[in-house]
Amino acid sequence: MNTPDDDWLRLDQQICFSLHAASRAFNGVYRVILKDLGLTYPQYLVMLVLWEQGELPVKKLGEHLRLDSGTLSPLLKRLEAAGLVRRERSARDERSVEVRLTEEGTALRKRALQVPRRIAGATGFDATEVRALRARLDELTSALDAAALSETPGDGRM
Amino acid sequence: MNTPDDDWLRLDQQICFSLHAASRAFNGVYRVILKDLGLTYPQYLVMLVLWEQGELPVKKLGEHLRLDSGTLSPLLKRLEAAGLVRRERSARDERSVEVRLTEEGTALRKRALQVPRRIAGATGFDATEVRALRARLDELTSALDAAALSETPGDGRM
DNA sequence: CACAATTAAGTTGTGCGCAATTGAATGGTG
DNA sequence: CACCATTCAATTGCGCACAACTTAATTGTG
Repeated sequence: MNTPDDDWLRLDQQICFSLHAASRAFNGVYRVILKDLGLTYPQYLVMLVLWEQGELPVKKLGEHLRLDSGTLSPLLKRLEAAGLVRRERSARDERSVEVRLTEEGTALRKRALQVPRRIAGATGFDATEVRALRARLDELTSALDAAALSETPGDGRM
Repeated sequence: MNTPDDDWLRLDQQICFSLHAASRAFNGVYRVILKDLGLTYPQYLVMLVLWEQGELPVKKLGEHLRLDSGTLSPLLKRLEAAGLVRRERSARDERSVEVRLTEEGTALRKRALQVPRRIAGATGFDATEVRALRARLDELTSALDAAALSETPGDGRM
């Protein structure tokens, strides 16, 4: 006998809590820091993509962020209401909606430049450690995504 | 010049995404696996605490999970509706509500014993790696929590 | 004992995340 | 060309997270 079920349950409990807590702690720090910019954490993620990529359709945005329209549509509406973003249906393909920054949205980037340093400061990790953690997390995500498919109950991907 | 603002922003973008994605990927796998038990991920966390601790007041539960009554009250109501839990006001202190497992809630633990192994399988990590990751995450959470206090805008904890 | 401060749950409102559905536009096929 | 499948965005419904507020019980202090 090694690692009986009960121990696994206890370990799972620990990793569950740790992950959940870390995720929320991170979210909390971002929330505090982003309040200055009037952004939520997911809105910040969207803005990061837009600052990087410029204009792009909701679909592409969703692929970058792994979010679907159910999450993005209302979020983008709020960013539009805040005057940071405009949405307009593509002329070439009327199904698609192009998202692009307004002047104001573009300008916000300057103020956002201070965010990463404050976050890094909050973690107490340096750039190398951040990179290492990121690698570890990406590894985890790939494994989990791959597993999610095979775990899907009645669905071996038909 | 070392690591200018723009690079930090790009790095932050990466760690942001990684963390957010990992958290959601984990959540997704748990969702699939827990569907068999009729539990959501946060509900599973609550049940883990109850299986471990037995009966305890909402307050204590919140401390274990770092959740407040705004989250727990409706969640516990749903667990009660599902017949897994009972809530009754403490006789000694009428402000407090004791949460305890029903027969059914206790019995569910047996079926939950398979969950951790399936999760572990999905991550592809072994017990040692899980422990290491957990340690890393806890480290991060402490740092973030500590930082959150000093980062709180107008509030140096008065 | 009376009364203010504190504490515990619950409630309300906002935003995210995801599943499922809807509606409109596009693309492929006979 | 007509029809069906696919694709994209939006919407609906549910649950979680958190802030702010409410209500009720308890504690502490004069």
